[in-house]
Amino acid sequence: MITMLDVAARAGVSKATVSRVLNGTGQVRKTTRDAVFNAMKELGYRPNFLAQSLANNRSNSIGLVVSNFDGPYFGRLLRRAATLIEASGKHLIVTNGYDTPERELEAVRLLADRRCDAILLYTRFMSEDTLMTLLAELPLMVINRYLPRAPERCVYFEQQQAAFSVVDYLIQQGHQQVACITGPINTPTAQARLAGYRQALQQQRLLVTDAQVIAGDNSVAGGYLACQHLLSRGVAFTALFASNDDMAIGAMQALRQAGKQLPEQVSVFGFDDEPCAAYLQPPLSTVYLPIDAMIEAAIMQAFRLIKGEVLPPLPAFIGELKLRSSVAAGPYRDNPLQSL
Amino acid sequence: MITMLDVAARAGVSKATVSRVLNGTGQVRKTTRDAVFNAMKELGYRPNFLAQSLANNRSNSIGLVVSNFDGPYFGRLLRRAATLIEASGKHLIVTNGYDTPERELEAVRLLADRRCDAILLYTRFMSEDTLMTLLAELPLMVINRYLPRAPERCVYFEQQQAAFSVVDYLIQQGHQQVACITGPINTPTAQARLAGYRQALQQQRLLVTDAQVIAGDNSVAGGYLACQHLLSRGVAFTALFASNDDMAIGAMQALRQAGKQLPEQVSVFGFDDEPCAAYLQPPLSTVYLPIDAMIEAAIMQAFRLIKGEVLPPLPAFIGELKLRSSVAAGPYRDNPLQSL
DNA sequence: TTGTAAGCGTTATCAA
DNA sequence: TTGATAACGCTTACAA
Repeated sequence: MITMLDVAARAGVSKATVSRVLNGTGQVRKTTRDAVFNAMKELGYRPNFLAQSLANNRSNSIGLVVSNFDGPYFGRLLRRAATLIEASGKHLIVTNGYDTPERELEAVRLLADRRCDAILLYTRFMSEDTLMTLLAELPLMVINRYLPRAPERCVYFEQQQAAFSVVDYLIQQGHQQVACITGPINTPTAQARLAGYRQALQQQRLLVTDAQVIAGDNSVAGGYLACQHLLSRGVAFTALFASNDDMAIGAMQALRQAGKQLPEQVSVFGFDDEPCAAYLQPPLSTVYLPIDAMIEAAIMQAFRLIKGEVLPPLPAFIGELKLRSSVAAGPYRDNPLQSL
Repeated sequence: MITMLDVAARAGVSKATVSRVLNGTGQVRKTTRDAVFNAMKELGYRPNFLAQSLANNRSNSIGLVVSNFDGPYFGRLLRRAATLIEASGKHLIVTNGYDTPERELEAVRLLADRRCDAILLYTRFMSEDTLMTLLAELPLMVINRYLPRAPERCVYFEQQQAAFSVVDYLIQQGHQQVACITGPINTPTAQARLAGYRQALQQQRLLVTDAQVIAGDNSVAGGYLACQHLLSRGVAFTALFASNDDMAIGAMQALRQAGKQLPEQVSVFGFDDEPCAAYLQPPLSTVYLPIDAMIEAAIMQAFRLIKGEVLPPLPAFIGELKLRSSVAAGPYRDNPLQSL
């Protein structure tokens, strides 16, 4: 391995000078700088990243923890994060938090151990207390969670609000019997979406029975099975709100197989606006989440954190309803309850 | 920061002993070992990962380069890789190769600089020569490419063979006019799938006109547009082979909008077996690729590479046709050309 | 403008 | 069984 010492010898200077040239620090005469660059090139020198990081106690990289590389939109999130971070001259390294609070914590430690300049943590399961502790000791931004005690350190979507809007819209369209397939109920996202569903119905004094709600696992197959269960329970519904598009896709197939006309007999609403949603038959109404904007805000805030700047408050990120033909007018179309 | 020296002082030993305890190397009297462990716990000591890696010249982690976090199956690939690697006691770190050969190379260097024990490289654009050079100097496994000069260092799917099987199957079902929407034609995957399509038609002496083939971009929207173009060209086809499921989904919508009955008037075949494929209307015939098996083989081979073991030849990974009702019998159903 | 030398926090060799 | 001490390859005062 070619070290700085080799370069120094070749260029006839000391290590210190090579270091200065490498980092552009201090004053170096042009001729010696050229000599050093030449020596580097001739020897094919590559700085030892670990030694640099050890000496600096920084690694010029941003760490990102994701939840088991699944979830509806982590692809978009990773792509966007990578581009933004690379453009800033830093490197992105990604690691897995799997699906338990312990392993999420391990993942954060892994990145902290590598002296990431900042860490972006998409967390599902970590407790608020643990998060607050981490925030106090690490340059960390939390994604997908709202921490009332540290609002400037987290970005998240107004999931409940969006789900509320969905169901309220269905009610306006004349639906009063709205079923719901939730995501895994131990995740904050699924809970918030379910809460929005409940809120909308309760606000109109419509009954929410347990039979109308069933838990899915966010997968297409899970949505299919959940919908079959729902149907076999014999609960009547003219509209179905699925907590994500994948489950909506599975549910639509189950409905078709049960002989339901879509959307005439059952309207369906999804969540996440997956790329295929608009191309399904019928095109699926859903909620678009501004992932790019959210992750961008998180990264910008992380950079401020690194620089020690004061942290401005973050905007709220709200979903946008994409209305497509999977929703038809319901039986109360001529006399719908009005939005409050 | 608590260092080894602090622990040593607290336990009344030297840092050499602390290091021995930490790594389980050498002989340490049980009482002193306990004392050291206690000191570590009391001080909340965490070893400095960078210092360890620098001293060891290894980092106990496996690096993975992916292509811009997209492509049909990188989610499954990442999830599986993470699980396997974590189970082996190592850590996975992921980085982005974006979509150019230069940046793929940079990504590899990034991981090599961090002294990853091994690197898994999913590459689309790097030249074979560059790959061979890298293989010679790094503990690297190549994913998604076949290198005749280093077959034991790469895992890949028999994409052409699978595409051939698809189109041959369509012919057996009585189709003779088969159109094709390809992926981005500069990627090896799209090329191989297109080659399989051509091969099947040519083997039956069926005409492959340029008009039957159109390039897509692997997206749903791209498949939709490509199919519209295909239709506007006025080429007749009774079956459509899309190079991936996403494009097939878009194409199906374009076909429906053009008034085609699916599958009666046009049969559609996709590729990748996305989770939703079986739940579309009509359920989409497609090709399942054993991603888990492939990445597992790559990782096992990487571990052998690390240990310096001899590398056994790797099995071929072949796709499996998932026949669903998006394919109907074609006009030559009573007298199809037979499979060769 | 450049060089010397002391860190950074480990590991590992060699004596004791 | 332990402890000094020299690496590992870099950065950065401090001197020159």
